[in-house]
Amino acid sequence: MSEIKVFLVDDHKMIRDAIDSYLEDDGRFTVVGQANHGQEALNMIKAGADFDVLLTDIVMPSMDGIELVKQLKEEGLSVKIVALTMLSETQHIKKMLNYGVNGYVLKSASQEEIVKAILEVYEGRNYYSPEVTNTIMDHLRGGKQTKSAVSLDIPLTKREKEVLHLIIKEFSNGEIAEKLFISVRTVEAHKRNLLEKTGHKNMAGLAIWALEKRLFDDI
Amino acid sequence: MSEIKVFLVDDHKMIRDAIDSYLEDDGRFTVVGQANHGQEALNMIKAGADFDVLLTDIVMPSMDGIELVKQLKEEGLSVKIVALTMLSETQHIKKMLNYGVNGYVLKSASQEEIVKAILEVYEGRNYYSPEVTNTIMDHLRGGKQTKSAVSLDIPLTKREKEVLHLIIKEFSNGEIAEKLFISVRTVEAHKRNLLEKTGHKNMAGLAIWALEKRLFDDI
DNA sequence: TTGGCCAGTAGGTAATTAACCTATAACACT
DNA sequence: AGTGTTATAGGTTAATTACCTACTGGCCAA
Repeated sequence: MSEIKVFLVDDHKMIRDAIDSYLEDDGRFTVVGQANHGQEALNMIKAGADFDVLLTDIVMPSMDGIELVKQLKEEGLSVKIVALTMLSETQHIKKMLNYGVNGYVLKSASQEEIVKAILEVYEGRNYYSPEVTNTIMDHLRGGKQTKSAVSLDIPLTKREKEVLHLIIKEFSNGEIAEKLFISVRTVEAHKRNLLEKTGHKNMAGLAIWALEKRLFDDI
Repeated sequence: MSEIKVFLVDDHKMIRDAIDSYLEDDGRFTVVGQANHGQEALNMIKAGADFDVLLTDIVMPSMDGIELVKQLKEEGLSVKIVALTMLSETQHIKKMLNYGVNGYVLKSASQEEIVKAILEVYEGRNYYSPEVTNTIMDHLRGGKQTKSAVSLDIPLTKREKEVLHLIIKEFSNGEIAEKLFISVRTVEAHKRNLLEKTGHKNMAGLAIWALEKRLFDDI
């Protein structure tokens, strides 16, 4: 059984060295290459660097990890990637997932966790730090209330919710009026109040807000 | 150190018995109550059943797990809940998370995994089966292409994407025209083409589609 | 190289929807 | 009895959408 070839990308030499020595000591891994930043990594990989798993930081000077992953995918290289980061925000996680990252580990993770992530990804599975999973699940829960005071939730009336639901289901004002047995003018009034209450400027924004708030079970 | 009091809800006696005996054998748990379905569980809990963690099936006759959890939360009871289910669809997971479930375990999980979930939830953390995490992450990845042929992706032109992006950022046609140095009529044309191409009937539907397709990094 | 196709641009006209403001009945709450 | 909120809806004007048409500049294949 041969060792798993790992390629490290991080702008902090100290971190690279720490991971390097830990992985080499483990015995199951060998670090076949290191790069300071995305550009260097991309060059080395294009020049034919051979490895099994790429372990990369996200925030780096001269091409960040996101750009690196994007470029690698654009080059058509099917590479197994573990993102290593301090960022646990949904935006970054989503972005990396979209670009095809297979593992997402926080820098606060233990060395054991990094090893686990590399092993899982090497085997063709995915690995996410528990914190990452929690971030995502909280997000799914409806935008995580923990963001201090700001989340004054807007209380929509039953009728407003009905109207909003029908808007999102792509019915026209006329159709909504017909369905609810009210005048088109009333539908307009409800829409106006919805935009007013939620502070949005058009139906697109309102729809996305409703989606993120998870106001309706079916969307 | 006292045992963790578990309450089981599942319409299959066999499953309840299996979990019951496994938990009791473990030594760290004691099953203090069992119910056939949601209604029975709700009655027993309202009548004062005392437990630490509620382990409930989702699909059941006479009040399913989702409704049970919803009702419990509406009663203002702060209960630690692990959902036990065969369903691994994003919709169900989202729904349960929204209602405040703390753990989500698939029925295909091992007994060890159920134990782990109960322990984690008892300690105030969350637990999700790896399959559940994967389902969610795949969803976040952009709707999981694996749904066979159907996903004919609509190729939007660069200009159309720009316009769509600005719509979602809630700019009016006039503002979009100004930003892109084109006429309002052209913006209208692009919008028309966007609706036509994607098969939507209004901007709300289009916005949600764009969101689900994850066309833009910032939303 | 000439035709065909598509992206991007934009106008005309009618219908729909949004943006203002106003108004009234029904109900709850004090 | 008075006050507030919800749901209802009209009038007027502005903006957006719905159809239809049309021209330019690439690009690609016959």
